[in-house]
Amino acid sequence: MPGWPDALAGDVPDVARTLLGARIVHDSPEGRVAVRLTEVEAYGGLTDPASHAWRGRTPRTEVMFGPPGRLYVYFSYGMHWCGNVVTGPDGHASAVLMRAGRVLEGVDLARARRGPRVTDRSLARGPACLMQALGLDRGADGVGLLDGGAVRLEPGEGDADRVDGVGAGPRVGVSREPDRPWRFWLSGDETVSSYKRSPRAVR
DNA sequence: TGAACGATTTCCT
DNA sequence: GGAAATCGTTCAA
Repeated sequence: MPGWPDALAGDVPDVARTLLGARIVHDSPEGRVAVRLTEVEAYGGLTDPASHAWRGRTPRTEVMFGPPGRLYVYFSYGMHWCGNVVTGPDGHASAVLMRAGRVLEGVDLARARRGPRVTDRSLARGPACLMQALGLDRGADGVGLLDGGAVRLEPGEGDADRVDGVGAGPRVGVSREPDRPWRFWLSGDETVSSYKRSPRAVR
């Protein structure tokens, strides 16, 4: 049984499941926000048509081709930032999208960033919401998550009893191979986002 | 150099 | 359930 953080080097779907329950933490001058991951998606590099890295190495996807344990941040729909944990061996270009989580620390700060009318369960519900709650954007692209820095990924602990099981299904919003079941979530958790199929899905 | 396209969110009906 | 907001990335010419 591989230990943390060696678990990041395995096959992407396995790594994605492993990351459920882990904590993503950001210490900023404003304070700390810590989020427990409840929903993730695997993206498999060169063999996955839905992955940004599928068409090969570009300036944007450079980080994905590097060593595991770094953060890959991309800009979405002209207004949102989403974050992935780079996984797999160096050069493999696989990553796990952090889709949703529960805010464990810094609820007030997260709400200040997200808006006063956002409910607790929705603070980090959705990939762009999660990044906004953490206060992360393009400036965090490429940062190491395992070096004890301001942005860190930590193994989950002490809450295994709260897990009912892991659900799996198709990824949200992808148009290529829309049925590949590489989305994983903690069953029954209210912070998991709702599924939406891409209107342009082709198969 | 130009244009289509999103790994989305929010607000309206 | 549906549409608008908004711009970097990518591919075609």
